[in-house]
Amino acid sequence: MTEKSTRHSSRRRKPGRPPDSGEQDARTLLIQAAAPLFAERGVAATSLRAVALRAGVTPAMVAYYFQDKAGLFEAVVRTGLTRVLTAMRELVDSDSDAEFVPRLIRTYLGVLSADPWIPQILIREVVSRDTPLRRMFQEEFAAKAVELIAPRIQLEISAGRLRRDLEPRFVLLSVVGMCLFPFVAQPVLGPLLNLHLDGDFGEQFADHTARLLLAGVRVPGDDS
Amino acid sequence: MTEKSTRHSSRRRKPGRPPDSGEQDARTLLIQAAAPLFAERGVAATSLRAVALRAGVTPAMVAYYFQDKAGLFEAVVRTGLTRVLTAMRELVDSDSDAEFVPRLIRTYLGVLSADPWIPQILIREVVSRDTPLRRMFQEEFAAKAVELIAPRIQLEISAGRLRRDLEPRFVLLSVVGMCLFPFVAQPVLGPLLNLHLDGDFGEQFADHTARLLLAGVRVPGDDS
DNA sequence: TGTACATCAGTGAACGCGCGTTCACTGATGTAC
DNA sequence: TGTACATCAGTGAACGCGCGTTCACTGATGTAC
Repeated sequence: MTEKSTRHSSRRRKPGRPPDSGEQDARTLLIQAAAPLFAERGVAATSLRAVALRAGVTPAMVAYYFQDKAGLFEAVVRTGLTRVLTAMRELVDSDSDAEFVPRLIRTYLGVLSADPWIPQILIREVVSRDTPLRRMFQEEFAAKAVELIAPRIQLEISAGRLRRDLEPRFVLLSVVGMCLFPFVAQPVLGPLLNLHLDGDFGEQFADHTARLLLAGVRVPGDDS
Repeated sequence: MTEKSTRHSSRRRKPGRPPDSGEQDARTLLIQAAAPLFAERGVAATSLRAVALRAGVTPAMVAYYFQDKAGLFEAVVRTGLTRVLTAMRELVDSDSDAEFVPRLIRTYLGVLSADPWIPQILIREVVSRDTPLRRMFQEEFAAKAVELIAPRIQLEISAGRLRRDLEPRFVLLSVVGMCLFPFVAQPVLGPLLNLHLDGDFGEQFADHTARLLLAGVRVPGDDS
């Protein structure tokens, strides 16, 4: 999972096992090539020929390493989910004096900004559809994420820092929605609102989200 | 646009122009059939044969009425956007003593709950992709919606009911994300969180969203 | 140390299926005289 | 009022393209003797 340069090799390879150069193997190249294509166009609209071309490899390699298109897609999703989960683990393992909720949002948006295809694929192809990947997502990601984060949130509540009159399930929906939506809306709203996902958008938007979530939009003191 | 019963007619029709029964025409039937299919499976993964079968009509009718698949999709999107915009217009035209922000969210979530395919298609196929539909969405929907709503929000700000220290573009992203996400996440998070989009979910979630947006999650008085 | 060979990583041509689209045709309806 | 005919709403078979997938094959590498 050390993904650095996507080699767009157009020079023809000779048949047969290639000499063992220091380059990445076809498996990794295919995942790197597929991720942004799946995110941009959707899985159904992305051909394996397009993926293979971008990876500088033969379409037959998809069957070789992943069995079929669904296998490649699953590998892409696993790669993304692993990154998010790793970041979450590092967050709860580290200790800091800063408030937990802003740190959580900052971490979450940090990983997603680094690989925008993660939220894009999650929303468009995993979360919205009732596929076999759904179980995988629930059991191997959602469950573990809740397991990691929930105790810390409980701690905040016990400490009297978070309101008790909110439905936790709804809050979860709201927060995740707030965090994921900008990545999906980027192509339309980006030009309209002059947004750029790269650079320090992640940090700025994380700060905004944390503040909005904690204090809301209403002027303090007005309780009508 | 009076869409009531999707006739799943499997009985064979005779060739030639059919007798003018009171039934809906193929154009309307195709839009009604395509909308939920496009929302569930995505446009690329939905075949015109599947749409035509569900509409009880021949695939050739797509070319007849919409020229091609893209034309049918555009008609579906226009149908959805028109519904949302109509509701928005009715909202700003009506007058009420209730606070504006909760009414706005309630109206918005109301239309979307009635036709969940609207937010699903918008997120997965319009907003996330850089297609010709993007311009249509921006010019014929987003621009008009902002034109309708922005003055009312300004009014709230001038009245001192909304905070001034928030970036409006970010707030827009957050609110729209909060409202749309539940519809997209329903297939995964629904069973997990025991959510049902129909029934009074719309109202309950609208109330939650309005409260969260206005006051945030932090216990009032804590300004650390 | 040399050598035979199984394995591994990959090629590239081909196949068949299903897709979007086309096209010649049909029969009920509306209309002009 | 009857009739001829253009139009309108639709059929269903067919076409060709591009897709996912398969398959026979290849040559470098690692390993056992």
